[in-house]
Amino acid sequence: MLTRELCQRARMARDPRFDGRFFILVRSTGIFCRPVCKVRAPLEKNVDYAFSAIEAMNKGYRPCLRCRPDSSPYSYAWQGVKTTAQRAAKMLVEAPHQSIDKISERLGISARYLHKLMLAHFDIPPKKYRVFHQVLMAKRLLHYSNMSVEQVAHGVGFNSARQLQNHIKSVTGLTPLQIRQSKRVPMQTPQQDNMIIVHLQYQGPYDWPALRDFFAKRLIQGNEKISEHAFTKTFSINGDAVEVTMRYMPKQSYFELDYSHEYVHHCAQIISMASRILDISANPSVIAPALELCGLQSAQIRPGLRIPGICSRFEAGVRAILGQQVSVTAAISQVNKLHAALSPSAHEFVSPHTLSQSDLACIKLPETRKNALRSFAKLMHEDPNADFEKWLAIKGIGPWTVNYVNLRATDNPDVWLDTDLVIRQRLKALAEAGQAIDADKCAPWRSYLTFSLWNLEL
DNA sequence: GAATTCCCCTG
DNA sequence: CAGGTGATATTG
Repeated sequence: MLTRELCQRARMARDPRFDGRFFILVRSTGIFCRPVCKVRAPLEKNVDYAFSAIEAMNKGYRPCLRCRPDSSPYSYAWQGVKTTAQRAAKMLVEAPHQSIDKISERLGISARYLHKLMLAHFDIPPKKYRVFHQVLMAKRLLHYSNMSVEQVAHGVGFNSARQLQNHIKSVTGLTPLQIRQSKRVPMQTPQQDNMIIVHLQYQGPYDWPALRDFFAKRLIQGNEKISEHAFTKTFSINGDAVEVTMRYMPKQSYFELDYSHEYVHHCAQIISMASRILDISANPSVIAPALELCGLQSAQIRPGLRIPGICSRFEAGVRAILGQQVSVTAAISQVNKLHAALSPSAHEFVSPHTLSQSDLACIKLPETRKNALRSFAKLMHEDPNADFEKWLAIKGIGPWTVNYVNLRATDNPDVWLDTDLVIRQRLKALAEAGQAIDADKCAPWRSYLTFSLWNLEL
């Protein structure tokens, strides 16, 4: 229960835990704010409290332009400047071939401000931040891939092997070859058939059978292949169709990735996409205790549980929309029909543009949902990185769909699908059996709680 | 670092 | 409502 006193203290402290739970109505100005708003705190005698933005607006207040209490909790606007800096950092790492000017343009801010933001939040200018990551990635590739030094240099976004030499030497004091010689895991496989091989190490245990079966049940024929120890998928990266195989190597505790050498320049993207699909960076030794803390019994926790990822938000959105209100089997059969009819090459997943133009005669679906699918594809075509607020503006895309995509296609480990029907049933059944679950206690790992509950057999 | 924008207070 | 203050985000 949020009492007035609690609200007052929360807003004075700008406590982020209360963000979204109530709003501050400032009577003297007719403006309403979030508890975290950075503006000078109004006097208590001038404020009222409301518990939703709708309520506030209905009372005649207009949203503050600083904290944007009207925007949805998913949007960048809601999350403020900190996420701009985080997005910038992410883009600098993931698009190493793109100029820094271009990055600031994509963020909608000036190059100068980007520089300032990076200094403020990471204490390092963008250029330096990027080079640092390029060196780390290069080091990793030297250790864990069979790429030549030349390939590594171009792969991480340097224009020449010489550049790699300079930067790597200034950071580590070693030359690329010295780094390669000190590699911990010997690479038995030399480059053959022009395939690049990269090892992705994970921290065990790893429940590969669960992941494999999950993917097998939702396979897109042609785009994906599954075998006992491997998952193969064709990624769409900047117009290229890159077939990547991820092979489970339990003895060595890594996945072995392979893909054609002609896509060296995509290696950062490929590694990041595969890492997401495999949820490679999950740390079970931290997650399992968190799950126990919130009330799960150890028998209900699968050791090595991972979130089966989807490497593109577009694909995740398509799967989610076609999955609304139908069974998994029905949903995937629709996805497959769509893929068979509209895929450009049988391997590559449909492009947003093609989908937005299609009459969708290939699938049986209510007209309203077809419209939703097309509008969504149009949005992804025009603005691939559109934030979730824009998704929600589409008729037919609601909080469930967005949350589901957030769970499977972003690296947010804290997506709690408390509105999901199955989750509610599970919670109810557990409660009746005398087992209470306090989801907040396993933050920031609530994605794993969501999956654990889905997996529960009752 | 100045200028601008924004919000809140007081009279 | 006007005028004044303090603070933040952003630009050039």
